[in-house]
Formats: sequence, structure tokens, C-alpha cells
Amino acid sequence: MHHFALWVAAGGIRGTMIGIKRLADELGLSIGTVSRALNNRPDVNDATRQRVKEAALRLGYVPNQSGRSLRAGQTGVVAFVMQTGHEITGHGDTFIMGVFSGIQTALAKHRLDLVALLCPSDEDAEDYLKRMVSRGFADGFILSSTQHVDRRIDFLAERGVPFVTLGRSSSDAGQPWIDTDFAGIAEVSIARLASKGHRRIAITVPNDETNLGFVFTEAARSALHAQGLALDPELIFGFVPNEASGYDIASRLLALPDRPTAIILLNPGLTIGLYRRLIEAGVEPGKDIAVIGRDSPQSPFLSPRLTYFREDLDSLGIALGQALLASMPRFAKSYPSGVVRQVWPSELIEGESDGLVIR
Amino acid sequence: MHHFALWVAAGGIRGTMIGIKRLADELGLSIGTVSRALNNRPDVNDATRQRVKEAALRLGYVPNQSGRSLRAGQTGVVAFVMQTGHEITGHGDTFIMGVFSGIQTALAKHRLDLVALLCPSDEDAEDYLKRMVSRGFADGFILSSTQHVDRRIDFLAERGVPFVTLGRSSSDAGQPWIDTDFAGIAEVSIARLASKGHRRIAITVPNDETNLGFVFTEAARSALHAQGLALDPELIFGFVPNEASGYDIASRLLALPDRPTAIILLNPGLTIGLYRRLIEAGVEPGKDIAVIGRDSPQSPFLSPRLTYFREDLDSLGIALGQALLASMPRFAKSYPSGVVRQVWPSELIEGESDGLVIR
DNA sequence: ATCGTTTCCGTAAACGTTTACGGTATTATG
DNA sequence: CATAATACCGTAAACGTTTACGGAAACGAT
Repeated sequence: MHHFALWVAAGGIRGTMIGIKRLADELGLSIGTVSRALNNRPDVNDATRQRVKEAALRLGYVPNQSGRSLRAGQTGVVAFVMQTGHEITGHGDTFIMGVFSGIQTALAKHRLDLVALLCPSDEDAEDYLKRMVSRGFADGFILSSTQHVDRRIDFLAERGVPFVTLGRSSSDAGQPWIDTDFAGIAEVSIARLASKGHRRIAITVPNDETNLGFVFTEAARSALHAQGLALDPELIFGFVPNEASGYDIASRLLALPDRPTAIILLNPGLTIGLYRRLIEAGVEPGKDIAVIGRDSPQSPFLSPRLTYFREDLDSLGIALGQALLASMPRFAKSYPSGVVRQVWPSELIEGESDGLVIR
Repeated sequence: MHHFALWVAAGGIRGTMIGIKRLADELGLSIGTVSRALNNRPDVNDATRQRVKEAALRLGYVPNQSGRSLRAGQTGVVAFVMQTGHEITGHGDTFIMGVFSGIQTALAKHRLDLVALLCPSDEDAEDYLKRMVSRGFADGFILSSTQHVDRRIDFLAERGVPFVTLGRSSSDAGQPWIDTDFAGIAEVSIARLASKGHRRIAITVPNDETNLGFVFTEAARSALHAQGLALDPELIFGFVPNEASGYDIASRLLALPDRPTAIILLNPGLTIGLYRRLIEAGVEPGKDIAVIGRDSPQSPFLSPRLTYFREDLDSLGIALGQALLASMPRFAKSYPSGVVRQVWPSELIEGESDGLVIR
């Protein structure tokens, strides 16, 4: 049986932590020599180095991060900042996981670790970031869900902290960013719909100040213009990034006196809610209305098959990671100079959901 | 215009970092007094304390984390450990975000920060954890996706590091855990199906060594036994936690000479893939086969409506956070003693997908 | 006025690293 | 053999905090 009565971890972290001093004692060496041996400094005997490394491995010694970063002024950590709850919501977990994976492959070359910083939903995003930066939590930051005006960007730039953003912003401190190619999405989808005779095309934009809403609205406007169409304000549907919002949008759309014949869903989460509501109303996607969406784990499995835009998230993550590395003084030399500010292409996966042709 | 040519962050982190020394100089005080003032120690004049706090706020001073944790031997950080890619996959992002939110409310009382540690998919999970623990990254750890035998548990217990696991394991070091009530899910769903006349009920279990597969298999076996039924090995479908796997399971199921009349999906991601494949084959969920699933953001919007089990993730997260706090020496006194090892109840949401009645 | 308390603050050590510097053997050079 | 160069290692300072300790005022009581 186990000691159910009082399970309080024995010594906390420090209790059993094995430090460089302990390792040095074990070897009969000074801590200086041990440190140099482990860090592959030139002025240490090869035999000694082997001996030290062997002992370190045997005793499970790993340099204490606090000590190291205090001395070096750097942490070896890169932080991806997101907000609990309302962040990647609607994209499904594969979105963020794909990006993470890419970032990590970029960071691995320099033995940097990626962690996700979770801003509580009841704390101000800017305050939280300030706290984390000032505390010296990481050597570089990756910001997501960038706002139209985003004071976090100004703050980081002013502090001289290396950072990149996933998503551009009108707050521009000259920092690198990578963003979805919303212009491309607008052009391709609207041209496609227009060629099928659609003239009333609805779009969806976030309800809040997320910057992509501004970007996409403009992109859609000019794409429509290029087809000789106008953007009807009545056909701009605000959303929050979840499934219920898609359901709600469908309701509003169906209630319209002059219904659109097509809709472009900017957020993947919307799709299934919209589908559900349409089906309830006996309106079949692809047959009675055209729907174009974004990628999510569910996208390939919807019935009727969804037409959607897909991005290569892994390579996006790699680019994002490299952009950050290029702006970190230590690593900049290994990367081409010049700020990365790049829209990332989307590929159109053709399904049945936009099959409707207006004669 | 901006300086596009060479955007390398100015001084890195340290360059502009304002430390306690700087703050003390500014105030004409010693660093000791400043520190005491900020930490609400009794032996400092109230007027001085106000002056210090005001100046700290004005200058944006935040104690450097490395210095602080080096001195105190604690970091003020709790780490949720997950694996990039294969972790929460299939559950949708609301699952993990709900849990995070709960954990954070529990931690907020003690001003602890929650971060997510992302083990790269190409690194061994145990090695990664060892690295993070030894480096002193956090004061406490929350492990997820526990394996049937999970050496991480033994390691943490041996090191005396406070930790809890989300999901039990056969590796038992007496640590606290919280897990889904798989027995309850098995009993309720199987009793429900049996009462509708089902006798060939298929179940799904993870392909890998994830512990919940072992737990659920046994739970299902005894729940079936209670209904006078047996668990047919042919009706145990292995899965990986994603949508494509659900599609695949449906294919295998349809190809069976003696098809099951019902299936229980243990992972939410499977559902939509299974639905898709069934619909392709002209087999309608709820009419031609009974399907019971788990909660995901999509669950309420599937057609036909899914019958599924839902958990209150926020309260689960709170309990998980409190369990961890109770095992941390600093905070244990604020929490009831006794190890938390708890299965978390699920609620059945009735839909149409299990409507099929066998006469 | 003396002495004991209390209040407040400065000093310095410690946490675990890394690294500049200096010192002692060892080897090379004349 | 004497000297210079080299190889290797120990010493100590520094990073930014927190906190035990001690000291100097200010205050209270006798």
C-alpha cells in the first residue's frame, strides 16, 4: 500500500538537486574545471573532459537554469504567448500543434526550448506580457492573435526584446511577422465563386479587434471589386471563433430577405455549426448555397465535402522560428539579414460545398 | 518607413532590464530595504514602502525570475507537460483550454503561473522531463497522457518533485491523480445500449500504451458482463486519436461479416471520421447503427445529433490544480491533507445517434 | 538621565552558474 | 641547462535576488 495519509513531496525541488559543486567534489576537481569541461572550452584536458562528462551523465547532472541564466543573461527559452480560452479556439488543436512542431525544428538547431505562455483570460494581455518579459522569462517571444492596434508590439520593440508575431498588425515596430495570405484567399475564392455566377457573396470577420478582420475585409472588398462586385455591408457577418457562432451566422443568413448565394468562412470552427443550421433548415451546402472554409482536422470529413483553404503549418512554423532567430543577436549571423514579413500561401482543396452554379 | 535592412533586437533581454539595484539608487535606499518593502516584510516604514512600490510601478520594475528562483530555490511556475503533435489531439482545443483555465484559477490564489511545456515529438518524453526538472524549470509538474507504465512518474516521485497526473497509470508512486470516470462511461453507455436490445457492442481503445485503454477495456468488459454479455475481441478497435482513424474504424467495422450494432467512441476526434465513412456507405448513425461518443467542440453540431459524454473541464482543472498545491510543501497547509485520486464524472448528453433499437 | 525596547535600515552572505585571471607543472626551444 | 612557451587547473568575481544579522536612531519606562 501507499502512504495515502500525507503525500507532500519530500524536499521540493532543491532537496535532491545535484549541482556542479557536488559533481566537482565527486570528481576531486574544481567547479571551474567542471564547468569548462561540460561547456567544451578548449583549456581542459581531453581525459578530464571525458571523465567529467561521464560522471555528469551517471549522476544525472543538468545545469540549473536559474544559475545559468542569471550569469549569462539568457534563458535558452523561447515563449509562444497565447491566451487561455479564446486563442486558437476554432482552429482545432492541430493548427497550433503544427506550428509548434515547425518552430521547434527551427529552434532545435540552437538547443532552444519552446514553451507556451498562457495568459489567464482574466488578466490583461499586455500586463501579462510585461510581467513575463520583465521577469526575464525567455530570450524571445512569439505573439499570436495580434490585434489591430496591439500595444504589446510597441512594448517589446521599445524594450529591445527579440520577437515575431504570428499575424500582422497595424501596430508596426518593424518587427518580423508571418501571416496567412488573406488576400490570396479572398481573390481565389471570390474569383471562383464569381465564375460560377455568384453575385451576392457573404464574408465573415471576427467580432473583436483581431487584425485579420481588417485585413480580410479589405482584401475581400478589392477582390469583389475586381469582379465588378461590391461588398454589401449586410453580407458581412461578425463571428467569435467557435462552432456556435457558425450556427448563429447561418440563422442570421437564412433570415435575410435577399439571401447571399455564397459565404466564405474565415474561421474553421464556424463550419460545422453553419452546416448544422443549414441542414436543419433544409438548405444543402453546395447545392442550395456555396460554402468555402478553412482547414481544420474536421474539414476533410464533412458531408457534403467542404471546399477549403489549407496551409502548410509545419513550414510556417519553421519560418516563424527562423525569423525569430534572425532577430536574436546571438543567432542573427546564421540567418540571412532582412526582416521576414511574409504572407503564407494557402492551397485550395476542392470539395462539393461550393458546387452551386448560378445560371 | 521602418528599418527593414537589419532588424536585430537591440540589447537582448538584459540591455534595458531594470533591476533592484537601479531602483534602489533611484530611491536613495539600499537594495535590502527595497526588497523588503516590495515583499511586504514587516520591518520597513510604511511611508518608505509606499514610496518604493510607487517607484517600482512607475519604472516598471519586476523582479528578475532567475535571480529570485536562484535565491529562493523556487520558480513560481507550474508546468503542464504535453507532447507536440500527439497529445491533446482529437479532443479539440477546448478540452485542454478548459482544463488550463481551471488550473489557473486554482493557482491564482498563490500567484503561481502556469506554462505549457512542449516536448518535441522527436525527443523521448522521459528524457525531456528529466531535463526540465533537473534544470529547475518549475516548482510543480502536471503530467498528461499517462502511459500504462510511465517511468516519468517513478522519476518524479524519486526526486521528490511535486506533481500530479491527468489520468491514472499502473505506475503508482502514491501521487495524486484525476482521471475521467471510464467505468461510469462504460456502465452507463453499455446499460443504455443493452436496454435497447444491443448485444454486439464495439469499443475503441488507443493503439499505444496510453493507460486509459487498459482502464476502459476492463471497465467495458465488466459492464458487458453485468449485462450478461461478453467482450468480443473482434469488436475492440484500436485507434490513434484523430479523425482519419475514425474513418478507418468505420471501414473495418463495415467489412465485418457479423457487424456490431453499436459502437462506443472513446476519443472525440474519431466521431466525424466515422460519421463520414458510415454516410458514404449509406449507413445512418442512430438508425442503422448506434454511436456513443465523447465531448468536443463539434459534438453538439453533428448530424444526426450525437449522444455523448461531457465533463466539466473547468472544475476538473481546479481540482487538478488544488491537488498539486496540496502536494507542494509551501502550500500544503492551505489544503486538506490526503491524496486526491479521483475519477471525474461525465454527464450523458442524449442525441439521436444511439437511437437504434434492436427488436 | 539611564536603560531597555522598538523601529527602521544598511551590510553581507548565499543561491548555481560561467569566465577572466593567475598560477603551477609540463613541454618545447635555444 | 636555462628560459620561454604551452597545457591545464584553481580562484574568485559577477549575475539579481532574498534574508539573517547587526547597528543606529527614536521612543518608553523607571
